[in-house]
Amino acid sequence: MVDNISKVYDPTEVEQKWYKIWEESGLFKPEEDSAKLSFTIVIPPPNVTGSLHMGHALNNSIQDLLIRYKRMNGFNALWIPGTDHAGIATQNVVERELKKEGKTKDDLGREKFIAKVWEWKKEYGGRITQQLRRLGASCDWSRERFTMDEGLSKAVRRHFVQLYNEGLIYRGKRIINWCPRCQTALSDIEVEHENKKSHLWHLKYGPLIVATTRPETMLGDTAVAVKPHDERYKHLWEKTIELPLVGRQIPIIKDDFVDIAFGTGAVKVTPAHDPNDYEMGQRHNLPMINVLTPDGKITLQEFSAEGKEKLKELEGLDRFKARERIVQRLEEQGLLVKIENYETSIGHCYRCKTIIEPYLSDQWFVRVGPLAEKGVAAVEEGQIKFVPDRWTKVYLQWMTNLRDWCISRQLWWGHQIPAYYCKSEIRNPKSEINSKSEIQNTKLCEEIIVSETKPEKCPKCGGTEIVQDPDVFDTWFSSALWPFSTLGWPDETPDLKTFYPTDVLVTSYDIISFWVARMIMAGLHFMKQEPFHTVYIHGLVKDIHGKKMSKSWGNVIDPLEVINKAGADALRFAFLSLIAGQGQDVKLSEDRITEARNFANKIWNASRFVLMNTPSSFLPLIKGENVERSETSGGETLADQWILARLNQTIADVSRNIETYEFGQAAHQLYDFIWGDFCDWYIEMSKSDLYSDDKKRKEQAIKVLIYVLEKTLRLLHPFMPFITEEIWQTLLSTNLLSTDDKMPCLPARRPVWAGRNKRIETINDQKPFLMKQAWPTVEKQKESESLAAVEYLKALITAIRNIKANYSLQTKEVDLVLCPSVKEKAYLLAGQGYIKQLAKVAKIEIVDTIETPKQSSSLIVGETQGFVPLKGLIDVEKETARLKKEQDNVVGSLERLKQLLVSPDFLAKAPPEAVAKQKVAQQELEDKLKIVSARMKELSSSFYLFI
RNA sequence: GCGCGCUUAGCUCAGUUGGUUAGAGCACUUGCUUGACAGGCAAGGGGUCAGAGGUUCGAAUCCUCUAGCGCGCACCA
Repeated sequence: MVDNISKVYDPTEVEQKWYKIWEESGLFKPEEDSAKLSFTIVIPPPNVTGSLHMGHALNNSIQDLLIRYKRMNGFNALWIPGTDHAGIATQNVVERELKKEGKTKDDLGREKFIAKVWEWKKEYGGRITQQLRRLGASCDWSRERFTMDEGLSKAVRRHFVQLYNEGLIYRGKRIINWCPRCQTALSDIEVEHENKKSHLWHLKYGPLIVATTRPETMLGDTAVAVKPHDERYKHLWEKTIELPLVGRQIPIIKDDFVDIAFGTGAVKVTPAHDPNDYEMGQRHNLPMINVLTPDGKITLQEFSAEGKEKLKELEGLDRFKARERIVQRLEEQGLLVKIENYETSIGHCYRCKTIIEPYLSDQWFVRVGPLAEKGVAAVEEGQIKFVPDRWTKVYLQWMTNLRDWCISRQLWWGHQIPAYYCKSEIRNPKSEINSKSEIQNTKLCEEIIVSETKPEKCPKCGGTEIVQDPDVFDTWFSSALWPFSTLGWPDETPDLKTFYPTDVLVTSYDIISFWVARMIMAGLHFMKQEPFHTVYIHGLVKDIHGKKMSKSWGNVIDPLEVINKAGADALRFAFLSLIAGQGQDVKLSEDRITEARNFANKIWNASRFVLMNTPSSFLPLIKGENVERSETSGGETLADQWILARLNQTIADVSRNIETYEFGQAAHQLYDFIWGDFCDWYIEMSKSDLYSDDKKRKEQAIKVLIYVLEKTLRLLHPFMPFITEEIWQTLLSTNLLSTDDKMPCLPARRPVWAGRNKRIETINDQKPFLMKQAWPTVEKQKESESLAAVEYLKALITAIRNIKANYSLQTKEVDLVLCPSVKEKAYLLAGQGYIKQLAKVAKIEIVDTIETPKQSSSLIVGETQGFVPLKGLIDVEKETARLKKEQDNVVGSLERLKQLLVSPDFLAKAPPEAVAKQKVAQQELEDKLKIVSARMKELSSSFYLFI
């Protein structure tokens, strides 16, 4: 008998204890050379700079659920963890650190700065992986990867070089998204557009008026465009006008881009500072004049001396200051016609929220078209499925509208681009032809060499003055390789053979385009095989009102705090039971976590009940793997049969729902089974056996309790790994479990672990763990009438309790007279003990004909009429009200049914089963109505008032 | 502008292919120191399923429209 278990479950020590044992016992590692099917997940690598937030907690709870489920189902399961170097984010963090010391990265220089980042990474980068351990994530840490590892760097270089050789990468001068704060280019999707109130300034440009949202860029205007057939401007076609303030002559061009109806129908064209203008510039061969520095200030370096002089007060002004000043100057000159309120979409840097500047610069691009085609096909043909399905459309929409991907970043932290420029001097070939020329006889070779390793000499000129491109890759350019670079690619490793393609990718919808799409493209291109067959998309974690969690709102819940207070199991279960919806955002609240914590406590106490009621002499009854129903059969009570049948259903339901990614459903089914069936009913029912003197019945009850508990722990393990392992090990160590031949049993009472800081001395696969046990299978379904019988008994018990509550008799014993149907009589004979016990009934009289006892309260359950004699207590008004309510209900339903059943349409068109069903229902209701009416009649007579 | 999602009890959400009287948790009311659990037990109250129209014998469920909320995508200066 175990009686020293705490009444309240305390997760803190338990969780850390088991995680340590699992990890040290190597349980997270897949088997080597396994004949089993593999099941692989790669973690969406969190940023090294990050610490665990609720989004990670949700994401990893789901992955761990899947991986533990598959592991228990006999798969060779591998979950690869790792972190992402997160170029901009990490560089920002370290720069901020430097700033505290009053330094900038330029003070250090590239090499020292990078060393500093590595240092920082070593010190803080492991934080999030420690936190994932607290969550219970069963990933194989021996295979942990970092996107800047040598192996992964090699993969990135291969990625780039191969694409370049295939003509899918090019370098060019384009308008890109430039963040003046981060001072780097960004890809299109790294720009967040936001509608903002602004103005449309109408400016007088000589004889016409242009409308613009960006007056400050006018310094770089090189044309004004009008619609080709816009007659309003016919007189200006082919003319030039003078650019205000600057004095430059610029042409009027005709371009289809212009919308006649918008503004004045005349657009100022600034090819160096606007993507549309850039394209117009290309079409019309316009000069491009850059008027901004990389940090967003006005520069006049491309202006003539005269221009510089004229505009010198603007030089070095911030772009927004410059806007004010330029508008002011135009106004002074009477060139500001009007200012119109206007809402416009403005791009912001996704990292630092600074307003993006369209900027002209040399960058590397991936020609994504051919890659995207494959990615579209793989999804359209069903090799890759999105769950829920609606994300398919989002993915396809994005994939079919792709522009080339700018992959170079002007950062120091990241994979430096393996492109090299030859800076050797060579003879200028032109000078040989025009030997008279005075121009220099030599120039720089400028050959571009793309190579995984630094070339020793230039293949073109043989020179050795070779410098590497200073830029680094977009972080996502390396993340795209994650499903195979983590397995060793480009080397052909055994892991790559065994575990690629991976199976499921679990992530949130906000990075479908950043990451998922690119992994698909890279996987298909390099591995010739899709990187995963299923993409499970979950929502974002929001607060209870659906608001984003953010520090400034003050509504952030810290997962670590929750884990410390309520346990990782509670947090996990809260999430997993919340995601019933189809990829909707998850609204997390303290209440929800408390609920899950209470659930853990409930399980704890149910287990405690089992342990406390098991005599210490009790020998192993359950063999871990091969438990047959026969183990418990022979002498099963009705309740036993019922809970075993319900367990069977639960095994089927939970398994099915996990397989179909309905995790919330699965969680709810477990919750309802454990709390609603096992605790509320079965445990209570078993008490009459447990407390009886009949040794056999006692033993039988314990067997079933342990059996059901043990199976339930397995089912619950992927959801709540810690508490289930703890209880399971307790069962094992108290000798209540034995395992089958493959799982040698530990000697009784031997402590499973040796102490908090002591390494456990036996680390081997032989030691049984719940996390390595087999997932329960559905036993061949016996047609069990116990389900109907117990449902009936439960309803009866509830009805009796209801009467008792009505008369405040809950604590008192009452008598009961029942008149059941034949079938129900059998149920009653089998279950009357439960009624006595659970409804506190002293005496039950089962009669064949109705004879209403005087002064009694009545009930109707199924076809059974029942009476609780309440001599001297009956309150006629109360009784009448009770019956009236019942009558109203019955009459209401009956009316509806009657109407339905006289409808010729229904009778003719509805399937016969449906009609039959309704007819039965009608009969039942009519019977019930008769009974209720009879009772009411009795009540209204003075029958009850006399003895 | 295009696309997607949501709208069910006071709150947060379930409700699988249409089929009796629409469910759960929290909150609420009432009663319980019942030998696992007060982080508990028992009994209750509470909803014209956003609105309108349609399909159907039958609609919370399928279709159309409307409204409100949220989110993506989009180079109209």
